[in-house]
Amino acid sequence: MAARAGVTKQTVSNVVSGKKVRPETLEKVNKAIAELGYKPNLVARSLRTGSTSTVGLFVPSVANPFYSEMVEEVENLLVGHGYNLLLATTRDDPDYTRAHLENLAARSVDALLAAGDNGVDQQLPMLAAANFPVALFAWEGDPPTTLPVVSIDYQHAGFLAGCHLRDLGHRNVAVVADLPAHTPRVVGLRRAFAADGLDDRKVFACTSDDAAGGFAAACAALDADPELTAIFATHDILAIGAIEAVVRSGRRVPDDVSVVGFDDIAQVGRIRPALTTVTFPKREMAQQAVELLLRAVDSGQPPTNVVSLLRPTLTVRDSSGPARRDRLAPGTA
Amino acid sequence: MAARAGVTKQTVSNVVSGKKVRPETLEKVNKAIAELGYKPNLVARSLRTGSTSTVGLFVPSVANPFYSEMVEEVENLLVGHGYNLLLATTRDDPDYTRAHLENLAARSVDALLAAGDNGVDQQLPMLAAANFPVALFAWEGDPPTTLPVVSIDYQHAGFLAGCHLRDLGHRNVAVVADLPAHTPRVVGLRRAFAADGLDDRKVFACTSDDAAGGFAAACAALDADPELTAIFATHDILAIGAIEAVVRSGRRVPDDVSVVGFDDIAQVGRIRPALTTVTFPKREMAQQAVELLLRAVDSGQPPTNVVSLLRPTLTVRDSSGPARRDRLAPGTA
DNA sequence: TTGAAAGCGCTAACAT
DNA sequence: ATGTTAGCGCTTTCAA
Repeated sequence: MAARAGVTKQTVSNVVSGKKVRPETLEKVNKAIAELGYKPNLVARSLRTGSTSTVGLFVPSVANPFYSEMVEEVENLLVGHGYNLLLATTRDDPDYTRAHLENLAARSVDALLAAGDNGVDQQLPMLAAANFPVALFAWEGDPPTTLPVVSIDYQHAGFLAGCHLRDLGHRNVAVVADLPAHTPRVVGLRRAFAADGLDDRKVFACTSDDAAGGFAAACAALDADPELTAIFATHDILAIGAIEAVVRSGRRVPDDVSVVGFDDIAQVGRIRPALTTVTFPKREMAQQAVELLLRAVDSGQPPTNVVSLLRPTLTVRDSSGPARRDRLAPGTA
Repeated sequence: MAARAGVTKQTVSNVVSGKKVRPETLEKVNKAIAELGYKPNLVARSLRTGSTSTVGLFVPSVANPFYSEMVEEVENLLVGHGYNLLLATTRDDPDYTRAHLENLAARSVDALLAAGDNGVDQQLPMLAAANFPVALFAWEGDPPTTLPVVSIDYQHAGFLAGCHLRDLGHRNVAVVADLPAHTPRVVGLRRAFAADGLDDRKVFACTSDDAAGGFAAACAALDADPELTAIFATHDILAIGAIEAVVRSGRRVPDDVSVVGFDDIAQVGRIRPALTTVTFPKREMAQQAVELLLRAVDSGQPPTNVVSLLRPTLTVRDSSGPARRDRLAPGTA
């Protein structure tokens, strides 16, 4: 290749990376490049420079729409910045997480974005010790001080949902939750009901983190207290299962029982009843995280150590309504 | 590192890659590895061997549940075989596709799985010329002869949906379709109605490939012919929009209008009404494709040039029912 | 501005 | 079974 243009490979390298080259040399080299269809070998470049223009992304699972929407955003941003996406699913498992992490390190990725607490939480020391920038993403538990976090104010989100239900007159609310993962959402909800109190026995943990799990937990909730007027599900998929449980029990949503979800994944606004849910600024979150990371990559400095908690908003649709008057708490009517 | 164990780096290499080594040497080296926390540099290995243990996957978008479920399957399989996943979204755009392809080639990925016709179809020659195995995945158009294809018999799938509706007595069916992409599904449906014919004017193209698009197209269909008794949507998301359109128009599903979808994405079995749809063997498809590719990688041979069309099945739920008797075609009652 | 030399960390091939 | 040599294709450094 170099010989073809009558120059050294160094000059070719200069041309490819846009360094100062005499116009006539430039032309000569570009001609040879075109003729030979020369493509620089990025692996060799990576070996030499130690950087790969590749960013790793950990998610618990891509099948979960919340995460797949995140993957979409992150991929688009990375491509826009000239980076590649190496995707790995942690399956909420510390061992998978660890294996992926070692792999990424050995491959010299430029940065890593890790979403979801489970599995990742056990590898925090190793993540913090990585020799490339790492940020936590959609982190729900107590944020570690060692790593930057870009996430959502989950507790506030739960609070929003709670206020909504309380304002509608609901006093007998059950929670269908993926626990312990979603504890902050439940705490927030509980805060909204502080004065009236929310019975611990009204919190139903799901045995599986899907619609079937939400269905089962909601059935249990309805069995335990046929008088309840609202169900808060800690994410939309569980809410879909909960709605099914309510309807199957012969009750109506929202006339008899209101259901509120969490995430605002695509399509839940179009099913019947359209789901009332807490909406996250997903795009902004992805943007902040990616920029935090790439700024660190570009500067060669460790990433700014922040905890950035984006504020969610409530999206009221058709699945929530006023509590049944015959079940209002005394003095509220 | 090598010095620490008192051997050459070659011996270390042999230990790491599990070659024949004398037990005592093995122990010595392993001790040094543990002490120094030595990790082989995979980039250097890749430069030397020309292979990266990385497989590229192209999908139009990860936000679409059909593709994200595929990504999940493929990732799991690849990890199981010791490979990494480099994910790229084509956005149905030939330019993105091309850019990603050149990038992957420069990075020496070991193989590429390309899903979705749009954008990819324009880069077929370049894909076929790649110096690593490439397979087409979830390919709906006419399969090219130059590349192996692992896909679904989309036309048969449409046929299944059509037979179902015809058997239920439906004669006045509208189609809500993402065209031209989903033409084979429509052709299959039409074949089921061959005798009775399916009017071209009953096919409504969606202007956007989401629930809003399905909603709009279904509204148009209902306006054009208030007497229709069934709508076939070429995928589930469109079907969700179509159901909304039917319900908003004051009709009931399935009593007045049946709706049948396509894909069986997660959750459509749990919404109300639970969607009747055509189910794909996604896992099998992912398995076949990944194995086809990895077999080629392992053997160093080009992949077997097959067209493997998996057979879908019909999943009947609540969104389809008998045609209204007052709208049955004459002689069918 | 361009050339020459060195080396990133690994493995293939051959010699011992 | 282990050591030696060479080189993958690039970029960094220094010399011309």
